[in-house]
Amino acid sequence: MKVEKISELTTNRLSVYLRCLEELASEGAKTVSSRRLAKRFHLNSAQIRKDLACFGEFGVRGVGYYVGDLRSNIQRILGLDKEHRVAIIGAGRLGAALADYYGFTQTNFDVVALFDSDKEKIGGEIGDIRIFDIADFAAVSEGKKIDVVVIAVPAPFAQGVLEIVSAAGIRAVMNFAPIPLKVAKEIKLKTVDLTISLESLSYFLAQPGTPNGKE
Amino acid sequence: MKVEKISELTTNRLSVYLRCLEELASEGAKTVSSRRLAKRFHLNSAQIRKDLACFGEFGVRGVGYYVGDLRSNIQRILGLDKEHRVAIIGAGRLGAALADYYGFTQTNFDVVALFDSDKEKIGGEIGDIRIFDIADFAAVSEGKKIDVVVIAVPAPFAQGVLEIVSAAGIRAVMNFAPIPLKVAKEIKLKTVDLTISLESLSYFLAQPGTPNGKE
DNA sequence: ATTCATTTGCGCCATTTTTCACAAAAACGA
DNA sequence: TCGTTTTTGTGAAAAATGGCGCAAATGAAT
Repeated sequence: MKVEKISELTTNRLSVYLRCLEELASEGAKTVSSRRLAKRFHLNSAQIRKDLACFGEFGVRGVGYYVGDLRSNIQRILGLDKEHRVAIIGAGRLGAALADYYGFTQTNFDVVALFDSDKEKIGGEIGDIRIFDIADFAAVSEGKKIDVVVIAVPAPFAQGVLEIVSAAGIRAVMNFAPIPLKVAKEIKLKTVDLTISLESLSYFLAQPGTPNGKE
Repeated sequence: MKVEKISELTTNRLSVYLRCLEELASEGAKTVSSRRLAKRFHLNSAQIRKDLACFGEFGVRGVGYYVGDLRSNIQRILGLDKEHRVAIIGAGRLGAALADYYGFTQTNFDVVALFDSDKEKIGGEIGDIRIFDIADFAAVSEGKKIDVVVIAVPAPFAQGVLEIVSAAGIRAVMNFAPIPLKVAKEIKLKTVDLTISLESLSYFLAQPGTPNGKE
């Protein structure tokens, strides 16, 4: 087991492994080998073993990994054994779509509040999630014990929102605004930039000779 | 100028450069150096020069890059000088949110059709975009000259949708279903997996000692 | 008990990506 | 014209990531 710093590529793959293990568990599988896991996606089995070895020796030689055991280990490593309380800033269509997005509702992420600056929206509800005034973020955040924030506001407002939430002590932020944000390094910012993804598709159409990158 | 194969990391950065150049152009800047561009994000200036050098010699030594010139070159490289016609499969909340997402409306991507399998929704409209029956995809796709498809359906249906659209000759697909899809290599598939991003935030909260990966 | 078939963990090498460092080119002032 | 400053383009070094191959551990079969 290595104690060096873990690459984000590794933790991203852990998420993928976890989903696969949940599927295997529901199929009733007791053990699984790295080779079989590797075939599910298009990965190398050594990669999987190396990723897992970063955190301990979970496997048994000659056998493979115990599905339930590995699953709960990865859950613990990823911090998914604890509930996360999510606030979404921006109660527009994107915010509304995210509020009942499968990924939030089916997992340990619980969307407990929406925020907006539009007086028309404040006080309303989407699904059964209340919309608060962004000006009250710090107080509501503390009361509702929010630990993850999703920014779903137009690009020009994103930096301001980020400053409000980081001032309130939030340390994990997912940003959908297609703009590079400046952030203190104690805060983990993950930007999902759909524009980049789209333009990458456009590049592929324009330059069909280029070999397909691995996803 | 190198003619080797271009990494996806490079093309992703081109998107970022392009946005920055558009901002600079609207500020009236005539030229920009790689060093100044690098400061805008947290990048190394050599990286920027090398990315650009993949496609030609756009800069002038001692001066930098001409903003307007570089901008139109990157647009052309990314295929953004031509309009793209997008179909969104899945007229749920996510599909609806994407239909009027800034990235689509403000750029050369035009959402021209939605598809669903729910008879209740088919025939309706979101914004002013018509919802068609997914069973008619091939015909509608040809008529409307669709070249990019966005999959916004629940995970269990995603593989089936992918097969329908690829059979209809679509070559660029963006997928929001959190599931690994199998696809022929002539097709460019870009999966945006929000679950992975969320879980990566959770990992950061659980393991605060880990240094912050660069976004 | 011994052999055989598996499969992990890991050292080591290959490939990819990033960064450094500097010669060559351009602009400008004296 | 010539030196000074700036900034590109790129070869080479460094860092990060991925993949190979094998010793060691395990379980099953004989």
